[in-house]
This record gives sequence, structure tokens and C-alpha cells, in this order.
Amino acid sequence: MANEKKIDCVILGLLCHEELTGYEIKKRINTTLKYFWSASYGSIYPALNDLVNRGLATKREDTENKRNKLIYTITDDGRKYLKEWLKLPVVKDELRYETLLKLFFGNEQGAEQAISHIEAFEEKTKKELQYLLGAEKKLRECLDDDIAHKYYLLTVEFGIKTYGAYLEWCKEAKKLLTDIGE
Amino acid sequence: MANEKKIDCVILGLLCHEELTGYEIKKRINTTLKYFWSASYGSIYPALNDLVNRGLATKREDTENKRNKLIYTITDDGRKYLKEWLKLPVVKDELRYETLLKLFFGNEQGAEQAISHIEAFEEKTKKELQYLLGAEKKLRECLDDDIAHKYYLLTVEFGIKTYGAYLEWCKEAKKLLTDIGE
DNA sequence: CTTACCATGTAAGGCGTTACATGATTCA
DNA sequence: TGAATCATGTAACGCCTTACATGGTAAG
Repeated sequence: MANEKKIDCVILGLLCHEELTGYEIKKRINTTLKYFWSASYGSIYPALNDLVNRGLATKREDTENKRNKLIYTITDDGRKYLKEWLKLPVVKDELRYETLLKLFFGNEQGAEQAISHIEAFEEKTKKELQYLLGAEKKLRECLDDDIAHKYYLLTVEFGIKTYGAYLEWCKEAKKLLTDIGE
Repeated sequence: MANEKKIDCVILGLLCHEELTGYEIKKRINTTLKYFWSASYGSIYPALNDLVNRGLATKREDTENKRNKLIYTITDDGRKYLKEWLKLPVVKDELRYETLLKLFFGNEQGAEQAISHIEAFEEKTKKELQYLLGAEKKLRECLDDDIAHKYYLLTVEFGIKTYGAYLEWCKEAKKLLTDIGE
């Protein structure tokens, strides 16, 4: 019970809360988990079949729908597996900020180039912050519907806090670089 | 001139400023770039040889030293390559926060478990913030020695700002979870 | 009727880590 | 003299993304 694949845990975690198709899982990851996780279809679909083979989830066809949907449900073993993983200490938080990398070596290209990287980062951050603020509002409205919502809110607050810090930094960074240029 | 490997750019960026051995490059990454990048020997050493083969860096043995050191120097082509990459827009900033993942699914294991993950994260963050504050002080003292230092400072400030936000969030998150528990 | 989105999947390849292997040197 | 650190590398393997392949359906 070590070395759990993260993609398995992400999927089981989502399935713990509701039945989902692979497509829907991808959508959840692209929205709710976006600011701290990512995954592609190329990892999601094979992982789903693997989970079924290992008895951690079951698969059934959607009969009510016209579309060719495959709905996945977590099993008791799946829940047990997820809980075991949750107990283990965090192995590693990873970040690879290409923006920061380009900035670190920014001297090679000068302030203008660096500022344009910061501005692109700023724009992206602002947009995502808008989304998070919307998510926060919705979550606070239905906070008591489900205990799980408190945990979701926690991660949304994390995003809001860090994005706020990013934006503050963008301002100061641009200022520092503008001073260099003059 | 697309799809540059990041590890190449990291190495060239570091070599741009000074000659380094593979071992020293790893140390720089583990300290200066730690809070936004990472790399292992298994990627650094092969990349160095590859850079030499492509004419972007040169390798020489250290004669002054008793140790079996191989010192790498960036070439003009290497500088050109780095500058081209710096011009390109950032493709993607990646983060995979296992801590946040465990928290998102925290409802499955309850508040105590979640709080212990937060506390581990808090401890780690505090330690790294201490290091960053030291680095900031040093950098501010020699800010005018080299224009590049301003860019290094920029990334250090990024770390300080975001780590500060993390710590604030830890406090609030623990409070929210403690309220649940009672 | 065509564009966008829903929906599932595979194959190839890239990128990187972990673990291993080796040995010198410094310091207590 | 033994532990820590300096120093370089390789091999196996793992995980994931990108690109491709296919087709249904909803909305304008």
C-alpha cells in the first residue's frame, strides 16, 4: 500500500462523491481541480479501465441516454483504497513555473520582454481568480448541503489566496522592472 | 525553434551567468530555483552532454582541483538559443499540489487527518520562507553588483509573497476545520 | 447544415525520476 | 576511520501528454 498512482486517487476521489463518466471526470479536473492539478484523456481512460480490473470501480452503460456513455461507480474496495492513501503523508508538492524560469533568466533579454511575460501571467491569473470567486460564492451558498463542500471550499480559498498574492507580486515586479528601464 | 526542453533552458540559463559543474547546477536548482522548479541528476547529466554535442555548451576538466570535476561553459550558440526561448510566450505553468488533492477529498477521512496534512504543509512552508527571507536580504545587499540580481530578486519576491499567502491560508483552513469538528 | 460540444479510446513518444554504481575528499 | 559531502554517470522504468482516430448530438 505505497506508491499509489495519483491519477487513480484523483479519479477515486471524484467518484467517491458521485458517479461519473470519463468525460465528466476530465471536466471536473479542468474546472474544480484546475488550479492545483491537471490530467489528460490519455491518462484518464486507461486508468478507469485499470480501476475496474482491480475491483476499485465498476463500469456500466448509460441506458437512459442516447449517447454512448460509460458511467463509473466507486466500489467499497475503492473507498478503502482512497482512505488508505489519504492517511499517508504527502510525498511531494510539485510546481514548475515556466514564467518564473523565464523571469529568472530575464536579464538576458531585458526588462521589456520580462514585463510582457509578467503581463501574460497577470491576465491569466485575473481570469482564473474571477472563476474562483464565482465558485466560492456558489459553495458558500450550499455549504451545509454536504460536509464535503467545506473541503472543496478550502481548496477554492487556497486558489483565491495564492492568486491574490500572484497579482500583488505582478504589480511590484512590473514596478521594479520599469525602474530598471528608466 | 519550438518545443525546447525545459531542462536545457534551465541549464543554459544558469551557465549564462557562470561556469558550473553538473553537481553545482543541481545545487543551484535545489536552492535558488527550488520554489518554482526541480530536476534530478538523471536529467541534468545527460542534458549536459547533449548540450555539448549540439554546440550549445563546452566541457573541460578542472585542472586546478584535485577532484574529478567537469566544468561546463555556455557558447555563443547557447546564448542565442536561450534568448530565442526567452522570447517565446510561456507555454504552461504546472502545479500538482498533492496536499490540496488530499484536502479536496478530505471529507472521506475527516477533519483531524486534513488538519495534519495542513500542518505538515505549514511547517515546510515556514522553513522555506525563512530561507527565502535570507536570500532576499543577501540579494538586496548586492543588488547593484549585477543587473541579473534584480531578476533573481523578482523570483525570490514571488516565493515570499506566495509562501506568505500559503501561511495565511493554513491558519484559516485549520480554523474552518476545527469549527467542523466541534 | 455546420459548428461546437459530447464521448471514448489508442499509440507513440517524451520527459523525468528512482535506484544503482563508483570513487575521491574533507572533517570530526 | 567513518560519515558526510563532493562528483559523475547509467539503466530501468513510470507516468503522462500529444496527436490521432471515430462518431454521435445539440443548437443556431
